Amino acid sequence: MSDARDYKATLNLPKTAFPMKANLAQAEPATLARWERGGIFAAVRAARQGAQPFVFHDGPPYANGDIHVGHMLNKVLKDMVVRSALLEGRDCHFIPGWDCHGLPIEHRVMTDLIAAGKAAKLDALPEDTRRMAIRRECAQYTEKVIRKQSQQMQRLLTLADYAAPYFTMQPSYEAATLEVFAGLLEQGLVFRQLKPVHWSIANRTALAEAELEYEEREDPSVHVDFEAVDPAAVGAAFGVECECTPSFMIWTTTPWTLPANLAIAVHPRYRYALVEMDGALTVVATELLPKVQAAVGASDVRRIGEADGAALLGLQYRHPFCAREGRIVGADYVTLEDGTGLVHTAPGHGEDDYRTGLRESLDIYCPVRDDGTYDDTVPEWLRGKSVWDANALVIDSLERSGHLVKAISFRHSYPHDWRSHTPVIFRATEQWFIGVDRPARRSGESLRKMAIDAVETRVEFVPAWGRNRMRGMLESRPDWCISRQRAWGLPIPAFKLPGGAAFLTAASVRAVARVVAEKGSDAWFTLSPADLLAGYDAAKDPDAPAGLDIAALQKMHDIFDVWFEAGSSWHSVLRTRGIGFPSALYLEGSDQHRGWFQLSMLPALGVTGEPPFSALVTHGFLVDRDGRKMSKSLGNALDVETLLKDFGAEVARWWVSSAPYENDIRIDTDYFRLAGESYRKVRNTLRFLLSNLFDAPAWSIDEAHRLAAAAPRETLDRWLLGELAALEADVRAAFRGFDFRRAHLAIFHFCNETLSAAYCAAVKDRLYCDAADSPRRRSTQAVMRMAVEVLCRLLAPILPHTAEEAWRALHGENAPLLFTQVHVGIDAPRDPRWQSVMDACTAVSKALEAAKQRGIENPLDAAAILPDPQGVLEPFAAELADACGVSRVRLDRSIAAVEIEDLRSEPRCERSWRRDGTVRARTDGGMLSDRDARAVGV
RNA sequence: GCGCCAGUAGCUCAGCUGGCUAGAGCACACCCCUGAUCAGGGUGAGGUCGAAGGUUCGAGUCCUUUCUGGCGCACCA
Repeated sequence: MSDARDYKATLNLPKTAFPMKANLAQAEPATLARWERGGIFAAVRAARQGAQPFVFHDGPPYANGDIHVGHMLNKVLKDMVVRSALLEGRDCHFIPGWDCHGLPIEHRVMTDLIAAGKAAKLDALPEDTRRMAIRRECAQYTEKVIRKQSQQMQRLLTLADYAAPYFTMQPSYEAATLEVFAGLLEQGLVFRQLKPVHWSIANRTALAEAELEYEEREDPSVHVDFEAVDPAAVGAAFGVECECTPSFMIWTTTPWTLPANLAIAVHPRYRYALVEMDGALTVVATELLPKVQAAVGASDVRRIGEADGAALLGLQYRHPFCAREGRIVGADYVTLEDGTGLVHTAPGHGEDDYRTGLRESLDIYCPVRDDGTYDDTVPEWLRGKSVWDANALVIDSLERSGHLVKAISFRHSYPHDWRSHTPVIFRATEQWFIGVDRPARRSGESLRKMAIDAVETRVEFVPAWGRNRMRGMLESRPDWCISRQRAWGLPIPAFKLPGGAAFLTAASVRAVARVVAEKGSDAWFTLSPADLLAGYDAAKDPDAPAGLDIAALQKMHDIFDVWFEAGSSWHSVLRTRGIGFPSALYLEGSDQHRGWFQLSMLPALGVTGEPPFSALVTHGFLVDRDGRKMSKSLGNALDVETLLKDFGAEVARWWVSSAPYENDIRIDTDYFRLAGESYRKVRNTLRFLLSNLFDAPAWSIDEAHRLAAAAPRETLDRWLLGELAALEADVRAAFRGFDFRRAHLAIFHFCNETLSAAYCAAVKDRLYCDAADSPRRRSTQAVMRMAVEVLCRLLAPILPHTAEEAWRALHGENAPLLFTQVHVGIDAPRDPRWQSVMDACTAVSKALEAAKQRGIENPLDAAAILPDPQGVLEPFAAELADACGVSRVRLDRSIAAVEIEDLRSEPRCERSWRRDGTVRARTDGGMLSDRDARAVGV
């Protein structure tokens, strides 16, 4: 009967099974298992049967190694797209894919084979058998990696058709890729041409960049004078008279490529000087003159004239030892770092030279055979000689003919074959290309033009600068070399005719595609040309060569660039599986502007005339906290598995959603700790809502909505409903615009400020102290119920596990899957008058802070007197004390600032701890306010 | 070297077409609550807006240069 009377038992205190601690590392796998048991993807799709499809296509990651944080970022962003589309009621059949072929896997497998001592045995096998053996190893390895990566991606709680993914090595996929190729052939966009590649003389094969090792090597470095054909023309270019024949001086470290010299490149914007150097008239870049003078040891140098590189274009020179003339061409890759500013150009022996050669219509001339010796087109004294022996011979010849200015020995790093450790050369070989400037038969437009048009008018870019970037890349991109000389890939189904020419037509490719669809691309290695072309009828093929004899054909051995396979996925997956075309968007790292985006667009435009996507969303790269790129060697790479173990996928996803993905993103375990904190805040807010619904009636969502909306406009409940509606609209719009960060911030702000700091704090008193079934308390519960319903859905794309956990806490273990639901769609206007109430609350907080000086430390020991000159607050009078957290509030039209009244001398309700002025002794002996007395029935 | 992007409080970021003392959140400090409690609330202190020029009545916001970092491309003849 004393003041120690315990009213706690009479309060409606919150109860919930939704735990405060998420324990994500353990709870997530359980959720995954439950999803798997319930066949979540099939269930969700069934719920969306007949709904408007949302076509979204996964770019295939390369099937090598474990997933890294970059995969995590990409896959989680995609998952937020998939899940938010589902919540909008769209049917999204998202198929995860993997890029399976290619050198890194072959390289990896070969390394293992060599380590296992099997390489020599392999080399002894016949060609097709050897390739098949390698391919079998590669396929096994790739399958293993895919299984592992698939698990890792699912562990990120991503939702996709993991039961039926696509692999670029699936027979159906391979066949569809060949169909795309056939389509391009039909459009006249495929051709075969010489192109320089890294060539291993020891292994007589082309090598890719990854197969090169750079080693130190000593090479001769020579300065050579090339005599001008027309001294007068040179003189004119420099505005002087030439008394003797001027030369153009070049510098090279590969004298053996000089027999293939067809041009000299200058930079049109650089200045070039005509100089008299130790008696000889020669041209070098003005800026390099001192360097050249030092390099060749010239003692007497006199400048005769000067001109722009542009003025030299078209001038001709005599090759020093081959019977032909070359000309000066322009090239912007010419630098003033070393050399003479005039670059020896051999289109058959260098990438740049090659491109210049194409532009200038030069021969892609390569007099070097696959064994590294010269053919018969070179001067007699070089024929049959190895290029390495040729260096000395060439220098000797130049010396004797007086063209050599200076020869020295030069140490530099030079590419070597990673297997034989012998130096490689650049050598032009025949390759297959997709031409970007050839007219497509359909429209007469080139791929380049179609692509630039598409980028400019038909594709949305997020962020917008991607458009410029991609346009720039398209404007300058060369023809696409699609052939590779490897084993692990999709064969280019070309045959060699007896005369040596290639046989490859749309119809022949389709015939092979039918075989591949059934037997996979291994068929190319195991079947004869006749079997491969069993379904081919030359009589019906307008492109068939005359007198084709299938029995005389030989298979060729190039495989496709893996980008061609990945770049065909819009057909191999979207069209072949009936998902829809084009995709609403592709979402990848910004490096894919040159990669998958561009290399998907070119085949799609070629075959269909349409770009394969309507929008491109790109994200930046993850860098460490100092902005440096992640790399194993720097030791700053974060490990996905460790992150998941320490923080859980949900915290990782919460962090991803907060990242400004359009730029590079700094990542660090500290940021995950931070994300964990804010995740906890959201979780606890949800928990508070759920825990106060423990005794709420089992309203349907519509009933709860009606009840909440029925409260007077001046109640906190209506305020919250308006905020909730605004949040829902804002977050949904953010998801639609792929602005996950905005969604994240809006949700967090709502949980942290609107709910936790404002609403929950304000309504605690009525929830706990009002009679359990009082209309005021039920109204609040109805609003809270709506808040949980809405928040579960808004959070679901970001935090699928937590959202569903809350959803199940609300609806029970047998609740339908959250992802079969759609957004609630609350329609409640925001009442601008609330702003004044919120401002008043802030003012009260500040005034209370000051009142602590007077000893008023607990807000419930205070009354607030609020200035209300316009009477704006008047209608809200009944809610102000709760909103401000004080015992009571009085309005005064005549004061200018908030005043705090000390209530410590007034009696305090033993149940609600408030001093609201109605507190007095009751029949049970306790000191209670009117409301509390009624609630306990005394 | 070329193209694109970014550089705002200790950290992560807002600041639209230039205009009131540059805003959040987290972290930090101090305080309240102890009936959301391995929770909750309040108040506060933090910034030469990468640097240097320039345009303008006025620039974080426009222009130029420069530094740092990222992506892509090229180069190593």
